[in-house]
Amino acid sequence: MDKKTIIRTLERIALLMELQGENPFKVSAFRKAAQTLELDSRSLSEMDDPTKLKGIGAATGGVITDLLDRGESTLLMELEEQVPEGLVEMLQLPGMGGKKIAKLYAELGIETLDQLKDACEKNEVQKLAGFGAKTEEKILKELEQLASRPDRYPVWKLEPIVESLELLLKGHKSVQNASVAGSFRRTKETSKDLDFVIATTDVQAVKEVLKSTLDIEEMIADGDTKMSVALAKPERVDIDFRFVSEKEFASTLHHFTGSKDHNIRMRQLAKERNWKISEYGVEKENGAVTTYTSETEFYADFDLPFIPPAVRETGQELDRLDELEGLVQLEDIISDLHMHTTWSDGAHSLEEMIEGCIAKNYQLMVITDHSRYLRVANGLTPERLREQNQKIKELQKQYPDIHILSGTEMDILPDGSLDFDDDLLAELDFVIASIHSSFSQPQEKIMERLYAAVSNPHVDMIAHPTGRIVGERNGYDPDVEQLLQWAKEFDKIVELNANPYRLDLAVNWLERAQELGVKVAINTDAHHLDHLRFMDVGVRHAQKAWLKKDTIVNTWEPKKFLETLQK
DNA sequence: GCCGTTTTCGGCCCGACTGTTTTCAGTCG
Repeated sequence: MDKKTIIRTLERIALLMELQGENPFKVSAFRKAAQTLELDSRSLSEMDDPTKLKGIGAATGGVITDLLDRGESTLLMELEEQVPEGLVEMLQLPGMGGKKIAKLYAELGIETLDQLKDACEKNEVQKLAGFGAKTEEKILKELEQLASRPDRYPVWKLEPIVESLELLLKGHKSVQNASVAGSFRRTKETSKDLDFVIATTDVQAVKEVLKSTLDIEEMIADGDTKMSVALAKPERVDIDFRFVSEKEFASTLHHFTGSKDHNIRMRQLAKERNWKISEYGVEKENGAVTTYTSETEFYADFDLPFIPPAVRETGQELDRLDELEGLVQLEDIISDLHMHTTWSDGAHSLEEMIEGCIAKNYQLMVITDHSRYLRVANGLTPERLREQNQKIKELQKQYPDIHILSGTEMDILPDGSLDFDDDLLAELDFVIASIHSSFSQPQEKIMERLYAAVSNPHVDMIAHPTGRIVGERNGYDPDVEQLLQWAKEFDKIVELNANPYRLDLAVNWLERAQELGVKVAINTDAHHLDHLRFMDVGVRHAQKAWLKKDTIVNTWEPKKFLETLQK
C-alpha cells in the first residue's frame, strides 16, 4: 500500500459523498484528511502511525487502516455501489453541485448526462423544488458546451488577454488600480478562468467600458461588486471582475489571488488573534476594519514578510518563511544566456539585441543562434559562426558596459552526435545543447543523445530540457531525474526556459534540481526584442519552485560566472 | 467528520450572486 492510493481513496470517498448530497463539512473532512497526508513530506513507511495525524479521526483513520490491512476500503466500495458513475461527470456542469445532482438522482433517477438532457427537454427538472425553468435552460446550454470547452487554458493563451485588459483598465479615468489575480497571478501553468480586481469610484462606468470593449459571449453574473463574463474571442474563457474602493484594493487582491489553501491558513492566523479576514480588510477585536495600501502592509500586520504570489499554494508556504529570504527576484537577474538574432531565426540584429539587454540593465548576455542542422531556422555553418564570433568581438568594443559572449544553441542530432566538432566549440564562450528533432524516439535513445551533450566538456548548458509546450505536448519524454544526476556529475547548467510556451523545466523538476545542487539558468530564448520581457514569467516560475538566488547562475556577477565557465 | 486549556457541542474561511423563493439554499472561488 502506498500513500498515493490512500490519498486517492480519501478523495474519491469525498467526491462520492458530495454526490450523495452529504453535509459539506463531512465531505471536506475527508478531503482535509487526504490533504494532511499529501502535505506530509514523509513516505508511509517513515510515518509512525498515519491515523494519529491531526485532521485524521475515527472514520478517515478507519479508511487508512482498512487499506493498510486489507488493501481495500469497505466504505469506498459501499459508496461506489450506491453512486452511479455518471453523476461524477455532472459535476463538470457549472452551477451543478452535490446537492442538486443528488436530488436529480433521488427524485428523477437521473444517472447520466443523456438522461439529464432528456429530463430537461421534457421539462421534468423544473418541477422539482429548488429548480426552475432558468436552471433547466442553463443545464441544457452547459450540456451543449461541455464537449467543446477546454477546462484549463495554458498561460501563453491567457497572457495576451491579461496584458490588454490591464492596459485598458489602468488607462481608465475612474480606475485607481487594477490587477489580474487568481491562479494566473500565482503563475500557474494553466488557469481555469481569469480574475481581475479593480479599484474604482465608478463601477457602472468601468462595467460599461468592459462590456463595450470585450467580445462577450455570455453575461454570467452582473452585480454591484462583481461581474462575470464568458469571452467569445480570442478564447472562450470566463473572466471575473471584482470592483472595490481604493482602500480595499490590497486585501481584495490578496483574497482573490488565493490560493484557497493559502487564504485558509491566513484566516486561521487571524482567528488566533480574534481577527477576521475578508476581502474588504481585516476586522480587529473592536470591530474596526483595517485596510492596507499594499499586500506587503497586509502581511506585515500579521508579522509576516511579503509572500510572493507564486508560492501561495498549499498553505505550507507559511511554514517555510525562512526560505523566502533568498528567493530569486526579478531584480537579481543580471544576464540572459539564450537569445537569437537575424543571423539565424531571430527578428533583430546583434546590435538591437545588445541594446535591448543594456536597456534591461544586464551586465552579461550570450548570443546563441541555432546551429547548421536546424535549416528551417537558418542555422549557422561553422564558417558563419566563426564570422559571427568575430563580429561580436568587435561589437564588444563598442558596448563596454555589458559582457557580450559568443555562443551557440547547438543541436543534438537524432543519431546522438553533436552538430559542431570540439575544435569549434572550444572557440566559443558558451555552448548550449538542445534537442529540436526526432521527439518520438524511445527514451533510451533520447537519453543517449542527452548524455552525449552533457558529458561533452565544451557544453555548458542543456536548454529546454524536455521540449514540452505547456498544455500542448509533452516533449521528448526524457528521464529527467537521470538528466539532473548527470548535470550534477558533469557540473552543467540546466535551463529554465522562460518563454510561456515552454516553462521548461517544470516546477517539480526545478525543485529537484535545486535539491541536487544543480545550477539553473533562467533564459528568455528571445527571438524578438519583445521576448526579453519573458524573464519576468521565468522568475515567477522559478519562485514557484522556491529557487534561491544562488541556484540561478544569471544572478551571478560576471566575474564569478565567467570563472565558472573556465573550469 | 474533526476538533478542543475559554469548548465534548457547535463551529468549521467568508462573502457574492443566481434562482428560487418570499427569506434563503446552492454554488462558486
